[in-house]
Amino acid sequence: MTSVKDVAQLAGVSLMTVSRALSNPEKLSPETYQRVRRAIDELQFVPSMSARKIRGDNLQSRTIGVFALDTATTPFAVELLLSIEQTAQQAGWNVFILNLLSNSPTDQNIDLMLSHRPDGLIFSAMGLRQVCIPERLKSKPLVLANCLADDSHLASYVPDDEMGQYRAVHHALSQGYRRPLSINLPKQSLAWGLRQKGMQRACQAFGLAPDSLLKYDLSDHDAYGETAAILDRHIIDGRPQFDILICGNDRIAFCAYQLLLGRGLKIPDDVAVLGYDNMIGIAELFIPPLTTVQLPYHEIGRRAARHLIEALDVSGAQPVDCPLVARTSL
Amino acid sequence: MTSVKDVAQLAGVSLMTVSRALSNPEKLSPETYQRVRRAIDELQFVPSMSARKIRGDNLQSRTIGVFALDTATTPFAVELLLSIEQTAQQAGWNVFILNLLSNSPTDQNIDLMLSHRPDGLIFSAMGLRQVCIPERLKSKPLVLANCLADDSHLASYVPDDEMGQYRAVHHALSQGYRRPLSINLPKQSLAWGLRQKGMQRACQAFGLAPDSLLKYDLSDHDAYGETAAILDRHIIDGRPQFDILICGNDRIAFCAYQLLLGRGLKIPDDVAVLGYDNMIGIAELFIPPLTTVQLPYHEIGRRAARHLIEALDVSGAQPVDCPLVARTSL
DNA sequence: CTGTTAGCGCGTTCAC
DNA sequence: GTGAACGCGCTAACAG
Repeated sequence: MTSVKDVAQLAGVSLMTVSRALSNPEKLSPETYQRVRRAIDELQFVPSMSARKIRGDNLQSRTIGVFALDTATTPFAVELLLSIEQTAQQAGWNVFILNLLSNSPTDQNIDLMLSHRPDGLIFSAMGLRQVCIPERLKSKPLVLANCLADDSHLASYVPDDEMGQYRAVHHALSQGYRRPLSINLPKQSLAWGLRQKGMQRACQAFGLAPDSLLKYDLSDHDAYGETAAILDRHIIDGRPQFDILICGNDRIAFCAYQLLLGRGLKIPDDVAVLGYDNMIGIAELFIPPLTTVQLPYHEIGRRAARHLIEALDVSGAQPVDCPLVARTSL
Repeated sequence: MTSVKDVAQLAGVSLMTVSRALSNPEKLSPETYQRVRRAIDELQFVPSMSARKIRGDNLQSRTIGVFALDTATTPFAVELLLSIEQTAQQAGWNVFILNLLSNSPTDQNIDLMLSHRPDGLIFSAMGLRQVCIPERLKSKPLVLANCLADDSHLASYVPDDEMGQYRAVHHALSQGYRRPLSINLPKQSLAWGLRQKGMQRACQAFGLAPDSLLKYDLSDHDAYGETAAILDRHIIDGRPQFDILICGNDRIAFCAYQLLLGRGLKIPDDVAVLGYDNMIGIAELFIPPLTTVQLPYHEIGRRAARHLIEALDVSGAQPVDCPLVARTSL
């Protein structure tokens, strides 16, 4: 590759003049600058990141290191990574993403990450998981995106599931629905309690007795097959005992749609359906399109990145609003 | 960060001894090596990528640069990126991924990429798109993954859609289905012709007249709404004129399932459904689970990466097999 | 077996 | 307004 040296030679100036042309053009005489500029353009010179980083010249070459968990299994979350990348780029920061296959980074993963000398670290996971941060990493600025850790005072940007669920159920009840059936995420998932609380708070606001609610949880992360049995238990003689189905995520809603439609029920006339996640490129394809709650991946990524860039001094879980996406399934 | 210098000091040796301890331990006396090792462990020293790259010390620090298009809109394709990353890691290469929002990289994108001094470039896109490669990039080894370019002699690893569709339809017809209705991708998509050809070849093998086939195309990339009208045109008095629905992708199948079920039809008894893509985390949730053709993202990523790592001398489109994923929708 | 020197590409510091 | 020298972290080549 071409380096400052080549440019300097072509322009007939010293290395420093080229360097200045890149960072402090105003310190050069206009004509010298032009000459250097032309040489730069002709050689298509781009300064080397590595050389800049090596000097600790941190103004031009800071980088955010991202440990990404679950990207393979929950691909919708690329949005989080994209958002981090965009935010970083705007601030002139670089991003190095390392996808993790296991739950917690291996020593090899950590070495690779540290070899890039990141100025800050983001730990991201899907499904709001509890992750384990190795000691070696705690010396660097570190934020969590869409996950939590044992060390609860670490800054963590997470979806405000309580509020998201509250708002959505409140919206549903205000439409007149009164007999909800809820199929929540597995109990061990971090979101479970928040969703539960949000739903109950909304129900109370409408005077629904908490113990009158039909509530179920999936037994495991991918036990979507259980949806059928739950629904059938509450569809008697083809008539559902519930007027709205509150799903722990859009996947459950997808299963439910097929089951309900297959049993001759109309959505939302016979049964309304509420999702959670707003799976990109999927939620719109439901017929009718799914009303759901959006997981704010973009905003989470943006805030996690800004946290590092601006060296914010916040700690603990930072709830990020989950907007309701009102379509026509209720 | 700690550097060789710190390690050398702590171990009471010279810089070179540390360096050797890292790359050629056998050249050191066992005791010296142990002493250095202990210092390395104690300081948790990891050599800096940047410093290695800067030297052109290419054996320890080669990197693949990836321009990723469409990652945001077709998130399932993360698999391709993961596969590149894994393959690279196994060979000791690094990966720098740059997500593109526009169709072709901006000058700024290119500068950023080149500033990382990649030793090879991968261009990846979703939906088998035709991409445009800027001149500035053609000086480096370059492969296309899941896309094609004007310059048709560029090595491009792409799904073998013709064979994939042929095998799937052949499988369907061998099950006894005889009246297919096909809803293909939009005509302008590169895969359209291949899928068409594969389907017709399979039909011919079973003696089905090509013009007896019920064939439709979506008018645009996201015109999934058209599925309903197409199906209704061929469901007369609640009875479908087709016994198998061949969908251009799983999303079309997703819509079709809801429409068919909503009209009281059983899958696969009344109508069988065949998808294409095998959307991760979704195709399994169809009820019944969707038989579909797998887009070989993993293999494409692996081969594209190996192409650069091994400096393969192939050119032109390299079809990668699309295996049939037989579930129970037919 | 171990240390010294030199240089990769860049920018800061200090001369001119 | 411009340039020479130095150092960032690392290793190949050469000395000892």
